[in-house]
Amino acid sequence: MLDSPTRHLDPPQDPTPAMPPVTRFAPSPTGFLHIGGARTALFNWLYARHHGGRFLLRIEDTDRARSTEAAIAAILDGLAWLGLEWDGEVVYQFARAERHAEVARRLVAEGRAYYCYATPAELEEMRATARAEGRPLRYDGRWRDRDPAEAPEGVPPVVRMKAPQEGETTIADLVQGEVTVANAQLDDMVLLRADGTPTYMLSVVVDDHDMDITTVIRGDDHLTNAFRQTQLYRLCGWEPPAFAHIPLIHGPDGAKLSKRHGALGVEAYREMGYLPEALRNYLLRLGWAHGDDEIIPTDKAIEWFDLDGVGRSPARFDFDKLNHLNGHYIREADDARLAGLVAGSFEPAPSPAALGRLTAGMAGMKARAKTLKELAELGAFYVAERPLVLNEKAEKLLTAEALQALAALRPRLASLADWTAEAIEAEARAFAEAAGLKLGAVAQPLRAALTGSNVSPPIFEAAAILGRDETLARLDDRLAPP
RNA sequence: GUCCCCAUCGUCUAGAGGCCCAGGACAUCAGCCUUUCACGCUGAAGACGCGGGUUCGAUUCCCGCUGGGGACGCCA
Repeated sequence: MLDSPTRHLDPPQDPTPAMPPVTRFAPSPTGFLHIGGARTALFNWLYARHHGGRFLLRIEDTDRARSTEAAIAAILDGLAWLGLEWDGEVVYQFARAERHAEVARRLVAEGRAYYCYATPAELEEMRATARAEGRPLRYDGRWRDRDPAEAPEGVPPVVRMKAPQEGETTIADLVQGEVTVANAQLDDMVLLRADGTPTYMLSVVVDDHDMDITTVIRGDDHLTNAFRQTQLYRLCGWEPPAFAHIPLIHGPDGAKLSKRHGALGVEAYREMGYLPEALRNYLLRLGWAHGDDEIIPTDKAIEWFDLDGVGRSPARFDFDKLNHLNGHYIREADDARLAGLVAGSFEPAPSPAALGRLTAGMAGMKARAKTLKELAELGAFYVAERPLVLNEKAEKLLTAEALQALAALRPRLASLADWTAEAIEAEARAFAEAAGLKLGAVAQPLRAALTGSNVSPPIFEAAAILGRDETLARLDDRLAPP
């Protein structure tokens, strides 16, 4: 199976592991949960659920200056909304800083790490000359073997790991295959900052080890980090986890979607009126496929998901497809649930009666909306108080002839025996035929009068749901304007 | 600059040497359905980046080129 090294490799661990996998999602709380992070979380969650393992959540808040409570809340809310529940307690990385520092100190004691007194200015100069000479931009290891006695006075040192300087480091990535880099490309990364706090590189390794993470599924942008981390695992005497670096999501312009480049938080998608199940389905299909299947509900996703289905090329985010999927899931969603979701967008909140009309009308509205926002606009006439404000197109529909027709139709509706969509339609058809009109010549004006718009759910159904009194009153508003 | 990754319709993808003059989905266009708009259905147009190999045979394997992306922090 390993005869084709560029193809996906078998997992380093047993394909049917006795030990179920442990994955984690490890966002840094420096902003909202953006769409790329959401997909990473989804893949980790699906992988764990598929294999009967555990999915853990760790907040990487070691950057004290940029981490915020609000961001933590946004991440937790976003995951909850998406339905990606994690197992166990949330781990806060900063709380484990002492443990991380202890590992670094142990490494120094063992001679596997060292104190480095190079100043930021020196490092900047190193990078500048390296760039000028066409060499990799890396720390030159000037304190690696230097006698600590030479340490300058009053300069607080950082701790750097002693990375191997020769040979190469290879990771067997579950998505990318086997990837190798020359150790000369890498440098002695900082483990502990001058103030004694651990860096991300140290913290992830220690935490992933301590949390027994078996499979690290994360964005492609971490691929090069994996080499350094692998070296650190070895220095610590630990076995690295399996890695799976999934391709990033790009914006329409093909560049990495980031917080400052077009990426939106999941709450933005919620506000735009997307259903979590639709977003999940969409995100899943970005970079992962199961034959020709497009509509993949979550239970199927759990059943089918595995890392061998993940592609290696980045995907662009496409709202058109998301909209289509969202429309599909709206059509499938429960009417009362939809009415409840849509109710929130009305100000003031709809009355119980209005909510009832929304729910009753949902069947006719569902197929006409791609988002909950559109659904709300479509259903606004069920909630609106008389007299309705007509839009321009509706206004135009109500010509003198049209009003004449409505005036003639009114008494027939008033005396209708059954107030059902079928009965109303039959009456309208009979009336149109008798008056020598096309059905549209009656239905469109009626639509304008009852909904205030030229576009709506089936108008006879709408009239039925509105009720006879409301229907006649809305008609009268047009027939006899005050 | 150095290293790494990627490369099938506009977009998301199927495809693991012959089943492919390349399949599905979104978007587009045309038609049907129809009280509007949708939904749905039918159909159309639309892609293997280029050049070398390997092979009886390459979208599929190898190399180069080109193009795109990512990483090179005492951020995560």
